[in-house]
Amino acid sequence: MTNKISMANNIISCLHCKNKSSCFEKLSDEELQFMNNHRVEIKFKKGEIICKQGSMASNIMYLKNGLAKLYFEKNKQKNLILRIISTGSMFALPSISNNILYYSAMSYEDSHVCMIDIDVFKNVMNNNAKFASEVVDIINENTIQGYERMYCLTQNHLSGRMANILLCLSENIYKNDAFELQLSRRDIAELTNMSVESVTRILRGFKDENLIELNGKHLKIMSRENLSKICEVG
Amino acid sequence: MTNKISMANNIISCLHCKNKSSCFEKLSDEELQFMNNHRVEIKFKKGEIICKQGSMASNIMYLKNGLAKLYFEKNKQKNLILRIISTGSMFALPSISNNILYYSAMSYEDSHVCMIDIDVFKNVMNNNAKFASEVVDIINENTIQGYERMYCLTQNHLSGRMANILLCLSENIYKNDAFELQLSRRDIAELTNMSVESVTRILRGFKDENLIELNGKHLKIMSRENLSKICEVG
DNA sequence: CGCGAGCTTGACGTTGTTCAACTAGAGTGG
DNA sequence: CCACTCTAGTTGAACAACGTCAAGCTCGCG
Repeated sequence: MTNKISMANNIISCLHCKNKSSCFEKLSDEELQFMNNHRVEIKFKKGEIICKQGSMASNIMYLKNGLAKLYFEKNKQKNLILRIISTGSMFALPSISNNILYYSAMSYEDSHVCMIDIDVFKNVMNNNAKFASEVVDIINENTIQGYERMYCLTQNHLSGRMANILLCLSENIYKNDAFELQLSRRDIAELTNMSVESVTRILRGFKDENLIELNGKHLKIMSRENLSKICEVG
Repeated sequence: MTNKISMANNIISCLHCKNKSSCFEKLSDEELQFMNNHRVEIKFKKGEIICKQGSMASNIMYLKNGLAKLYFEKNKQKNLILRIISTGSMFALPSISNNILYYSAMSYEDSHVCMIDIDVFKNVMNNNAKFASEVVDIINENTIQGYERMYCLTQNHLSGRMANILLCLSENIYKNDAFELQLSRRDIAELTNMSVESVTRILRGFKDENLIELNGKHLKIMSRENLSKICEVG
């Protein structure tokens, strides 16, 4: 079975994994082992599709490391990025309540994903209230993040949205003022819901005003305060 | 205590209430009684604020009947409506994981709201896995609704957003092709994230094309198909 | 050396907001 | 019962914000 092939990579059991999601702290050793027995770990290369909207929801996912986008596809129009996830994020959680996967995921860089059998996950959740409560917390956090994103995309102008994304990348993803921006202009356009040309123009504007330094892929936030201000004003 | 004053209205205990949220079906009689003992039921008149963003989160809310909006306030800019809720909706669920209320709520029409002590709610959730799992389901449904809304607001043009809202009102809220539109032009503008003037123009356009009938507050969907098409195309 | 993808730039068109003027009904007070 | 005001709604014209299009640039790679 695929299970066997993939299990070859699973040197570390969930029991001893240091990187597991906080909710798993609430599980007994038996429950953890049970999860571990119904879990595979898969490596995705940059740009590969991790899961596809509309397919049967058979796993709960965990990004053990890497960077990826969760996005919503509809018609032939452009996609909407719902969330970017980095190391340590659970995703596909709506699948718990829905047989069909609600969004697609694609890796921005090489990533390792743990996939846990959804029935096993549900089973544990239905028998361990503390675990289920932790799951509620995780979903709630995602909900709030989603609302923030909705606010930003609908109420802010181009520069506000760009400032928001740059700060978000710096604070939540790369955790540094300076970072190598892996994302293409197209990726940023998708994230900020603007055209590629506008991305260029806005970034150039930020550069001209010394809000950022930008050389090739290397980006450095020069004035966090001013960017925040732009973000607030719109 | 306020409790006593409000309890005067609570003729029906949760135990015998026919309108309670589905998640409460998973509770034992004792748990239901426990909830009931820490619950108040409050009537809000049209336009009254039910809860205010930023205040301490002391209750989980349930809209026993009525219509209300959940909205996000920020700066002095216009608000963003996160969700409209009608009879039978739980809200303020992110409060489970957050001490501060994340959004405000205001009634569109006279409404009855059950407020359950948040510590009691959490307590039950931490001890009844089936209940907690139901809560997960409810939150997940809200998440998906939120993503749909985000997609609509960010990817669709004015007419697409208006068509979407009209269909949503007809299908999910009033459950009828024809209905008395309680919402003002300003309310609709907020819902569709457009200016009041644009609301007028788009509605007039729909009327001219015989997609809807509109006399004062009375609105009737004439061509569900064409509205859906507008909604799809954008 | 030449090709192509990703990026940049400027000109132009579209979409939607803003502003100001106007209309229609719904109280309100004399 | 009649002005008076106030708010909600409508309409048109000017304007701003962005996207689209077309052209040119750059850099890595065969």
